[in-house]
Amino acid sequence: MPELLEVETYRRSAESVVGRRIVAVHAPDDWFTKGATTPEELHAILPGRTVTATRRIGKLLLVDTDGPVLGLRFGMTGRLLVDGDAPIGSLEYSSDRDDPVWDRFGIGFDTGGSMRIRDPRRLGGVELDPDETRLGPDAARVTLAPFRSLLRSSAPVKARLMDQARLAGMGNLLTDEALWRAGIGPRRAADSLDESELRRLHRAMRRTLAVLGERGGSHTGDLQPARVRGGLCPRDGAELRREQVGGRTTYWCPHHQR
DNA sequence: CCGGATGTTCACCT
DNA sequence: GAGGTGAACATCCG
Repeated sequence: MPELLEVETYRRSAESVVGRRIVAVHAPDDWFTKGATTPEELHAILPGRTVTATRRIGKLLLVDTDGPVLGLRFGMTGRLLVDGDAPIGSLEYSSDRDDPVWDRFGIGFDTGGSMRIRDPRRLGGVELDPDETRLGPDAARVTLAPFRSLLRSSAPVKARLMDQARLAGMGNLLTDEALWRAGIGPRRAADSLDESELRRLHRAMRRTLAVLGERGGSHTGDLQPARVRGGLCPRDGAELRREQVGGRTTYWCPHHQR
């Protein structure tokens, strides 16, 4: 479930642990703490550290401490639980089941309470001091000029929008919704957009993030109910196309998306 | 039983 | 170098 909007919800929830001292680490899964970090390192480094701030770049949640930065990723099915509560309880894409054995990582605090990631599919992960420079500008904050430059590519515009190294935060649902609102076909070469289309797409993307954020998440788009085989465009009633674009299943309207 | 699902990474092609 | 594809990760659902 997590795209930019969900991770921002997690970040807000995580704000309540700022100022707390870490006293316990739960890291039972060395796959989940892959990459630069081992469970041993987490146990050795985190206890005694105090959380100083929370940040977010795209889909990456950053928990700053007076020691290392904790980078949390949620994959498709990860949720953040703070003091036992999930900010997003019932997920569109998750099942009714909910099992503590899916707690892949957690930290406990001096004040009591905890913060943990529950992720059935283990597609998320934890990293110490993640390389923040590997991410492009955050999609919710990017201005027109950098947006224009990141679209200088012959790749399909959808692929470019979802390339986290170029633009951080746009997932499959948000991207389809933004392109649908902008009336731009996902397969268009990014550098084939003229200036007015570029501005339209930038505005539609920002608006998508604002509106869907207000509604409660990436799955609340106008296009969402029509994302089924044979679904009809909510704007003009044309039958939607369903094809792979940029490696992901893409729904789009052949009538008004050009 | 099979395919696919809000994500990322990597090996391997073209 | 740039893009694209398929696999892998693990679980649930239609």
